Amino acid sequence: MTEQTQIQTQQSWPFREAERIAARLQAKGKSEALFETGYGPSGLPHIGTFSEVARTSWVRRAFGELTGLPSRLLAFSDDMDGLRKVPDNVPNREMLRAFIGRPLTKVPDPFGTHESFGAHNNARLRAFLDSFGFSYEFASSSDYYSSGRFDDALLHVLARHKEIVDIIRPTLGPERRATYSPILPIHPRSGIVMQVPIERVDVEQGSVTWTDPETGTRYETAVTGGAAKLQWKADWAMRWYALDVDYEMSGKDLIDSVKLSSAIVRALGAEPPVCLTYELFLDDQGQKISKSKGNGLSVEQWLDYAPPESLAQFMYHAPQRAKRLFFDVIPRAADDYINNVAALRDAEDPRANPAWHIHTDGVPQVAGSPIGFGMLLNLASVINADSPEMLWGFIRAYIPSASPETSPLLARLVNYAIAYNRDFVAPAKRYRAPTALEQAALGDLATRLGQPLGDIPGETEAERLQNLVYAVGKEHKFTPLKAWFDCLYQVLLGQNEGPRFGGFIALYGVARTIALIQTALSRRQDAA
RNA sequence: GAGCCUGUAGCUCAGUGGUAGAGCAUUCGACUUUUAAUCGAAUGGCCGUGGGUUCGACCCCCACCGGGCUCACCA
Repeated sequence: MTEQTQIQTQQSWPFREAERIAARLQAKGKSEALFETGYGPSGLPHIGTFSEVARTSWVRRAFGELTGLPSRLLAFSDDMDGLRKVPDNVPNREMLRAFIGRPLTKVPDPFGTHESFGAHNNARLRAFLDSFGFSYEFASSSDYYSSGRFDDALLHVLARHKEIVDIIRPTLGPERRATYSPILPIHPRSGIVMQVPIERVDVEQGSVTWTDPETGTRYETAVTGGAAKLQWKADWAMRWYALDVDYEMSGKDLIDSVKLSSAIVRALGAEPPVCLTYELFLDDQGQKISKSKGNGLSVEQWLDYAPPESLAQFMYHAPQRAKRLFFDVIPRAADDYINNVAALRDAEDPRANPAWHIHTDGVPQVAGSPIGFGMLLNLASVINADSPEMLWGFIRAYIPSASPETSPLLARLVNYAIAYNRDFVAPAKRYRAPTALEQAALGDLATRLGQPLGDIPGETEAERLQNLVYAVGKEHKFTPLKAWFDCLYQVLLGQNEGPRFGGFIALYGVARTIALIQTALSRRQDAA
């Protein structure tokens, strides 16, 4: 290892992880690494899905840089798991009820668009991953089981059945302890994934014997070819063993599962993969984010208000520390990213910079923005921007060279800032009702805005409008004159401070400004 | 019961074995026809407590105190 890679190792966690994987491969004599990410049957992709694949991709890329060895990323869907309950957020729930307990790939698609519910969820997962451009290979548990790819491993599990039961049994409650087996036969008639006591294990035949509790019928079921599947922790372990997985990360809620599955893999005679446990995301109250509670922030919500790079930036930083994930963290994440991209240009060690990792395929030539996102949000709020043109008008006044062509990221940020302002800042504004004096002055201003500027001095339209505003304030004898501007901001824009008003009118439009005044005046009448 | 995270400026948080950092907030100043974004500066910290390792600890180790989460059914 070179001196430089040691620096990287210290400074960026993906390289630290890559180093652990490199050590594992060396010990095993492997020349290709397999990364895995897993997806539960409950299904729809969420922010945790993004974080897991993004982080795994970063480690994978670091591994390639570090060792020069090839690797694969397997996105593995547990689509053979039984349907446990009917989800709340799907149509045809009545229909689904009849299929509870069957593997998801044997349940009809309630949306009617795919050949099974499992296939539907898989398609959504892939579309989600593809939308971010992740590089991965998709794997279906049902396919792997039924095609026989797991057969050798399943027979091996059967041969070690007792050891595996002994590992898991102490962790179970008294009820499950009595009847536990890692083998779940699929009922030959109903197709249901059976959780039943296993009466006999026949290693020679590769089968298990069990009794249907409903009918009392005894069945002997092969463990291979998709006639049976494994219970969760044994399933994970078997998959690691069968595919020789080198790396997988998971949330801290799965710490016990990782320990148990690792013990099972060792019982099977192999070494578990390198594992990383990451901390969970919390909402603004410090509660765990869960889809069922609907707290926290969704990927879609984040992407409404900031670019994907900012989400990646948030996910990059310190995976093993608990972080709060709610709207307020978005601007900072965006600015962190912008700063990192800027710092990348003359970084001594670019690999220590999150932006280097975030852009897995290389940092674009035109990355970065001359204006930070926080400042942009502030500006959008101050001028009450409701269109990109308005915001660009103010930006150009200070950075004449700025344009969507030269700074594509800024162009995107402008749109995000408008959305953020519209949804979070604007609704919180409090518009004060005008006093009688202000009412008269505002009415006068509206009238005179409707007439040609004529004798009003000034070289540009913005200056003439500014002078008009100034003149109206003086004529109505506001003292100090600042009170007139306070009135404009508080009554028209719902804030205590604002932009130079002439420039505002010029960009916002004279007609729209008149309408703004009339709205404010009518609000006065409503209140009275 | 087991495990994990966390305690740094008023707030939200970065941080590295070698003189404490950012953003926001506050105060002052510049620009401005007495109004904004902006720009400059200042104020502000026994880095939870007590031990230990070290020439040197916010950082590493131990204990304690405080805050919080997760798992103990299924996956």
